[in-house]
Amino acid sequence: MAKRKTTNSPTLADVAAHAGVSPATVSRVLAGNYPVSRSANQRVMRSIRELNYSANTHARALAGVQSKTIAFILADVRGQSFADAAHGVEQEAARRGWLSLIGTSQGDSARELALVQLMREQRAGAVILIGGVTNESAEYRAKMTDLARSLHSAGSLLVLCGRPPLGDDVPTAVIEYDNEHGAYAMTSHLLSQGHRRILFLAGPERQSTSVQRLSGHRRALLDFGVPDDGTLVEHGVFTRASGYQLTKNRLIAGQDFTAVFAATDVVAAGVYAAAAEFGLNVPEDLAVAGYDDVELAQDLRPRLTTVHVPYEELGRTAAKIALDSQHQQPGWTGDHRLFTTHVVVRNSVGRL
Amino acid sequence: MAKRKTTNSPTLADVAAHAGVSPATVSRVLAGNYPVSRSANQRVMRSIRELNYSANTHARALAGVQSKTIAFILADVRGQSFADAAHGVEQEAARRGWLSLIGTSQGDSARELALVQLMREQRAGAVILIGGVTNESAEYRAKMTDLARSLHSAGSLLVLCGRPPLGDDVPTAVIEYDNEHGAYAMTSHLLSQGHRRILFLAGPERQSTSVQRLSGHRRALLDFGVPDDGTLVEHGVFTRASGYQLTKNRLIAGQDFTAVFAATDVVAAGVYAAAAEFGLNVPEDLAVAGYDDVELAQDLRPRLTTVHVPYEELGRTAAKIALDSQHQQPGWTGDHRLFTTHVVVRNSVGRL
DNA sequence: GGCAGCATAGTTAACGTTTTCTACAGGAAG
DNA sequence: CTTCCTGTAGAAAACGTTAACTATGCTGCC
Repeated sequence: MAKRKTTNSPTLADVAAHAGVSPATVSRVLAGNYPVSRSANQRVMRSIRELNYSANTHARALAGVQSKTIAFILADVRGQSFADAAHGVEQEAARRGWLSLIGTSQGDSARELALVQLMREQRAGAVILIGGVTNESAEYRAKMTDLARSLHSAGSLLVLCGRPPLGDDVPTAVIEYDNEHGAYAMTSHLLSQGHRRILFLAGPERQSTSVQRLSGHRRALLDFGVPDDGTLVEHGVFTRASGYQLTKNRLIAGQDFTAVFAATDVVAAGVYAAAAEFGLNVPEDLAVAGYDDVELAQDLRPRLTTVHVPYEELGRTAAKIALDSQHQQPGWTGDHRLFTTHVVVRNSVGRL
Repeated sequence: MAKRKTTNSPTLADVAAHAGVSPATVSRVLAGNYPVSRSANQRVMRSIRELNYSANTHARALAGVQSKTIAFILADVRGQSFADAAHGVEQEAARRGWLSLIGTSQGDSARELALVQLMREQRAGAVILIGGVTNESAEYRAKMTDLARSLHSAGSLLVLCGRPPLGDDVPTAVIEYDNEHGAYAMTSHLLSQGHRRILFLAGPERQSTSVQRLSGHRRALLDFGVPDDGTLVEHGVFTRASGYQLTKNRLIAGQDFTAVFAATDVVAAGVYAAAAEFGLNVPEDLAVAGYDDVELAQDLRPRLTTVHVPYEELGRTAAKIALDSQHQQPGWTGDHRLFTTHVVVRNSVGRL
């Protein structure tokens, strides 16, 4: 009885039979890690072509080989910044003949864990996590730590990108971009232009990126001796709609501020929309600053003053580190990079 | 001898030993498709929790079960439109407790085939391909047809989204959005506003989406009796930079046109940039129209007149069709949906 | 000429599940 | 008191690879 035989694709055994050799020989031809005679090699190759054979990943993985696949996990593909980073990963992976897969967590940590888990099981060569983490719990950290260890012991690597490290003894690579300093620099810029009442549109309250940017903003206020009672901070999400709504609310309330520092360029786009609705001109009536420097920043009118983050390079570097096998070596202790950010002055902030 | 034991995660056998039952019983508890005594069930569940066990996907797949994973393959994550579609897929998948994975082909058909192949081997529950196809060769079609059949016979499904069907006898679902009519409508709009010399910025010459949009444009010209010698068509890629450069070249050449119809909103953003550089005001000096209606269209100034395509819904629908199991039934002949598009009039096109 | 060593090839045991098939109780029915 | 279910459990055979062992001719050397 043929059992169920859901797929009818030829197996390695089929190829072996067709070529008149043993399965082992076929495997060897494929792997190329063992001497095979010229004639056998040719016959096998011909059979493979004729049968249109392709190896079963699962069987391979089960037998212990790593797949040449790298995974990239982010919250939402719709964000330009992380999409750029994803592209960087993809580039570097392709350059080395690897495939890359993207998974999205929608900001849900359970989903994120499930994805990392899935990738570990798929025997991905590396897993890159990008973006801040929300509401990090002890349980989450523990599970992620386990996964990092498990990944590492399987010859793979977990790379954390733009998020807090898990701990010194956890085998991960960490790549950060400077949220705190970037925000500090931008707020300093706004202050230097004479602005004193700056509305800060943060992201979710307990999201690490948001927390860091807010903290940089506050430190600048403190250093410049500008009072900061927290009433000019608003928490939302990293979308255009959120920026629009938050600004509108404040405007309706008749709140007094001369500048808005949006935690993200897309949020800034929302600010522009709200300002336009109230007949306010940027930058004369209202200064607006963003963060990320995505393509959109150049399409907004006036062009948006923002903080540049090299997302694509970030992604490329993450992939490079992940794919370089130095971390396989016994004495490897972890890798840590910090990408710097800088203010890009355009036309959305005027001198007061 | 313990062989290599690369990963130290607990196996089903470990759980069985811990719970004092046979592996089969553990499997049954997990699958829930066979009667298991109350006590055994409880012990197994407890062991699973205590050992933090999770099943190995590969072994599962090898034993013939499908994974609850859906794959979405596109050319480039950086494009807003397809990112929106990806989000739609993700939403629908998540709603049903499935995970979704995104792969990018970078417009390379070999890479695309490799991804579909990979997903087939991973036993994905469905594979959705979105976006036009470039330079479609007979060999490509043959291979994709094979993959579609193979996917289908494994109880999975290939969904083609916004690309030409493979043929009536190939078991795929096809979802299209109307490129030809959308472009026809937009060009009609431009013509009705008095424009006669319209520069059309197409995508790659042999890319299906580009071809369809161009064809709609041309049909409108024909219907309105406007001469069309092909000199007002320019081929590029779907990026801002391409739109910028192409427009700039024409402007430098002193070409005579009153409107630009960009095959994509981001391309239109590039047109805006070039126009600004030459001191041309949109829409007074130059009318600009786009296609896709992504968020950017509302952030450009003046706001961009464009053709709306319901990308997110497209993605959601694709996932729905893919995950609905009706196509498993014997008499299933294929599914075909067509999403309509419509012109969204904003402020970038003036009456001549 | 016997024998170590080498170049190939084949055998077979993993890898971690699922799923038959078989087995064995205990209770109902005759 | 048999006999036959019925509810549960275990043994074992897949699934398609890889890699560690064996096995077998040869070649070349003492």
